[in-house]
Amino acid sequence: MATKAAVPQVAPRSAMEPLVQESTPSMIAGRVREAIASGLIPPGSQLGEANLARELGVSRGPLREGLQRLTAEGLLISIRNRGLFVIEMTPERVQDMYLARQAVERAAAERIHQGDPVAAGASLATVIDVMASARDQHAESAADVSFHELLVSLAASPRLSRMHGILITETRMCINALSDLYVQGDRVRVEEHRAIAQSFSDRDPALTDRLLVAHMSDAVHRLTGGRVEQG
Amino acid sequence: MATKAAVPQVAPRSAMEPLVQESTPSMIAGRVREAIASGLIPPGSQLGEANLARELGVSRGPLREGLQRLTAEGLLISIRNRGLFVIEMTPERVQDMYLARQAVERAAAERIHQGDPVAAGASLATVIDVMASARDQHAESAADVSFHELLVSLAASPRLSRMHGILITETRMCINALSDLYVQGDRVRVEEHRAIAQSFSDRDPALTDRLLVAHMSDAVHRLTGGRVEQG
DNA sequence: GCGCGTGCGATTGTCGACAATACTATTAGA
DNA sequence: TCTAATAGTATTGTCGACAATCGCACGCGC
Repeated sequence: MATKAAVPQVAPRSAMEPLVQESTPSMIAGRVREAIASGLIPPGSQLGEANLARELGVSRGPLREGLQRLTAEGLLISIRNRGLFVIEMTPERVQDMYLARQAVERAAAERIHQGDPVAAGASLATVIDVMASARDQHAESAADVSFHELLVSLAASPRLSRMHGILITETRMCINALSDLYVQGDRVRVEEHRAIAQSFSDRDPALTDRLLVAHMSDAVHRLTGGRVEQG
Repeated sequence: MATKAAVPQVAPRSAMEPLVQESTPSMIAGRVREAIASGLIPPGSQLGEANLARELGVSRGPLREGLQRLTAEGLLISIRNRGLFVIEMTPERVQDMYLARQAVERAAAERIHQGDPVAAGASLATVIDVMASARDQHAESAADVSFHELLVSLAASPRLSRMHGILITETRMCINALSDLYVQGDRVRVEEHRAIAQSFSDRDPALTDRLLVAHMSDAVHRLTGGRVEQG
């Protein structure tokens, strides 16, 4: 009978797709990473294993595995028989972090220019619109982060994306911890990003590079209050 | 008796200093990482937890924690309920790896030029002498790796060094796996490195940058056999 | 002969308990 | 009163065992 053929044998694609359950340590790492990035767990604080395990509803085994991952990312430091601590953001660390971000994002930008910079510029412009319409500083910072994440992802390089993700986590933590210093009174930040996006649309690699360097330099000076001179 | 006073109460400084024992998962990660980099554990192979734990004389708990660290580095991939596998080096991966290495090393080189490039050039020249006097290909590759590790460490950037260390591990693994393709008949490789070191001594940042890009491009073409065109 | 369901073996995932270490508060002595 | 040794407590480090899941081979039915 033809009636049976009318009954779908499988559920719609959208309902079946996301059944790829990631490992528990990975989920734990994601949760704790987010808690650190958002400032819920402040820098310098110790992570008690028993507390966290109870809070997340898992045993200490998987928890420790997830935390080891964050240690490998440099987000936590391990002191033997003492425990794990969230790193603190000194001016030197901020400077180094932005040096690394600059390395990654400049490489990503160069690669984008080798591909389809016009399409990339259009994508980035969308994020900038979100940034421009942000009502509070929190939303603006979120859009800022999104811009740079999209920038690197457009380079389609797994390694650059992975390295950048780690750095972005540190950046977010830093912004939350030093939010007083990150105040950007007017809309200068939006215009800086718009210029970067435009340089992609204009197919001007050298300009993109210069703008990125200046943008990073600005951020460092803003966050460190100019207390660190280059070594 | 005065003889007792002659006995030193404390050991010499050099013997007491390095008592900072690193955590067990960290040591495990180092061992396994080295085994993978040296080719002792070939790409694509599965890491049986029970075997490894017995081999290293530890329990599965710390072992799994150490392996999570390597997973975070991207050296292992985890498939739930299946186990951990060493990544395989496809041409795309090699290309991406060198893209990331290029990003890190170019940034390190730029930073060196902002500091003391002449001293850096001298340090690098020392490594090149070792490379030039290498008898077999293995020693030459080791010196090659040392050159690039020193290059990045001279930038004195913790994050660049950490990211580069991960990439160098992959590079070593790749060279061991594809050693047939990495044959460098004559002494071209030595001269390439010598030119890079010289560009530091000559305080020529632009030349360093160009040489590094060319050097990386050469390596990619050598390892992939020119099978991958840029995307 | 071919496809499918089922049982088996092996490996991973998780948990609780024990041991070791470091920090803290208390108390005795100078 | 201050120093120093000590007992106590809390936390981390490690281990062994149990449960869950997956791949594979055997056997049955069509």
